[in-house]
Amino acid sequence: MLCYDFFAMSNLEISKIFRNVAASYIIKNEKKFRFQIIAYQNASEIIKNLTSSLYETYKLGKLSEIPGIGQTIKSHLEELFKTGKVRHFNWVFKGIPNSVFILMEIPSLGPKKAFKLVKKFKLTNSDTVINDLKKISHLGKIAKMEGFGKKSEASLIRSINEYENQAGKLKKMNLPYALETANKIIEYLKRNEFVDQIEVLGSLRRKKETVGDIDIAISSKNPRSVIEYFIKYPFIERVIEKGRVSASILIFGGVQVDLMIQPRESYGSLLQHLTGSKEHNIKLREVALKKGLSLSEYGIRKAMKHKNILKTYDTEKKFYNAIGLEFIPPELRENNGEIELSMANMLPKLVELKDIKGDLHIHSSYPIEPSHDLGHDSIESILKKAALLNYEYIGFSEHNPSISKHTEKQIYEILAKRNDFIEHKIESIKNVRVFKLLEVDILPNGNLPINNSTLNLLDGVIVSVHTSFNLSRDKMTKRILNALLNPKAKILGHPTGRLLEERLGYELDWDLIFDFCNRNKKAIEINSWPKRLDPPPEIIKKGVENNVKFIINTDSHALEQMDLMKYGIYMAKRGWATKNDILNCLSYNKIYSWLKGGE
DNA sequence: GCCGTTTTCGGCCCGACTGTTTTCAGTCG
Repeated sequence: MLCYDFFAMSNLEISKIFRNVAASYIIKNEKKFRFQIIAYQNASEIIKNLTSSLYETYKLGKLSEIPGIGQTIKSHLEELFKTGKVRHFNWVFKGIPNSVFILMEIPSLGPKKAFKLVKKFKLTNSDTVINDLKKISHLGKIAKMEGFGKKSEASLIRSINEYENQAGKLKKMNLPYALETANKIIEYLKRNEFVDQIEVLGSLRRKKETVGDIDIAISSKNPRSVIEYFIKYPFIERVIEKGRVSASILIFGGVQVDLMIQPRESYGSLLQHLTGSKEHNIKLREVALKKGLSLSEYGIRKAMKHKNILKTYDTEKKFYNAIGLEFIPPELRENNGEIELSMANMLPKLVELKDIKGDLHIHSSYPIEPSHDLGHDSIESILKKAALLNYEYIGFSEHNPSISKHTEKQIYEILAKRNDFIEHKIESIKNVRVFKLLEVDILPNGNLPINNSTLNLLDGVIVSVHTSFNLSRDKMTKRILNALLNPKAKILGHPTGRLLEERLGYELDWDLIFDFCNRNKKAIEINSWPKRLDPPPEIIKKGVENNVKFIINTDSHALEQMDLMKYGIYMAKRGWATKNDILNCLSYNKIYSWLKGGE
């Protein structure tokens, strides 16, 4: 069917269309369309970062609930979904070959340069445009163009090569990898005598699930020496740029590292500036402007008059206070309402790692003959580790025994035997209490593979989807609600099934899920596994607003993975959760009575 | 083209760096 193509249009594709609309306006008349450009760029970013499908949102009639999408863009989207095209965009794109947008993928090529090159050399074949440009650049023809030169030609050749080498592996880093990479660079920089204070900023400090590049801030009296030292980093591939107060390098593995330096007295404004997010900073500067203040990484000036008087701030707290705001935790800085709340001193007190009293999703090596993978370490060693982490309790939740290889009676016996084993081992580690749980598959029809008399051996179960991921939103929601209907099903494990940079999660009707969880005292897991970090913080935030309870688990399959709890905490913070929203901040007794069907 | 607890009209963040320029354009964050 013809209409299938645009129904299937992904958020990413639509985001690109909007980016191209903005680029076309830049090419046509940047001044005249200045604000349309901002609006479309903004919409493009927002759509790229949405956690649910734009098309689903359209079908539900909720497009106008998305910030950044107003009347005009909404009607363009409706036209796109109904007819597969937008007449207005056809006008915007007129005279601009598609190959321009392909060239823009190359770093250092923006809309204007890309358009100039396409026009000059008639590079209108989208499939070959990059190769065509590469050939031309080697002929020395670009250096002769107005506005270009020998240096820009050479840098273009390098950019094309880098782009071609990177193509296909343009994936972002997961948090642990990014943190480790950043720490190595920090260790190196700290050995320079002129480095005073130093910190990792950007999305890494905000604890985004994936990180594109590494931002580092330094306070120093001698930025020149620090930058010279920075570009001698042993694992450097090349210097991207190098200036008075900042520099960027590319290190092995294709990771970009940005460095900014300020004197100690301006360090607070530098931290604020480089932590972002971009959206947070823009909003913050708009708010400040209305109070007659102009913000930058240097400090605060009075807007308009007295442009030359700069007040500096050595800490972020002082900087925020100077605008009349309370300090905003980095995890909240996404322009999701944190600025408005901080003006009213109403920011939530976010959950901390030290608030966690136990971990309810651990796979031990106990021979449970599971449907999926077994854990690596023994129940006993896990209990010892839990004691080291000062946990009050722990939940063993191996995958359910496989139903294809066992009879119902055998499954019952395996679990009865595990109960005996656990109860015996508890004797040795008295200070850590144990919950006897299980991670049970949710079958495609929403049933559980384990019968109720066997489930009754357990304190409770985590139910998770491990197969048939591509059901419709409706069917998947029903499937999960059906599983949660079982009185023993207490926790919904890794609720969207997403794998970062690999697989999008399935769509769910969260309003229904939240409502059901509230009425039936079910909890939603925040899975700390760095590849999952599931659900996305945006969903956690919605849940928190709806008073839904969450449990932060590690889903550990080995001892050292029990330390991954901090990543779940990061996500909870990004989702605005306080310790009251997180069930495993409760004592053993409270969790016990919740599992037994109490409060 | 979006948006609103001083606004439904009149605003819209701020600066670094490179390369081509001799005062600025383009790109990036």
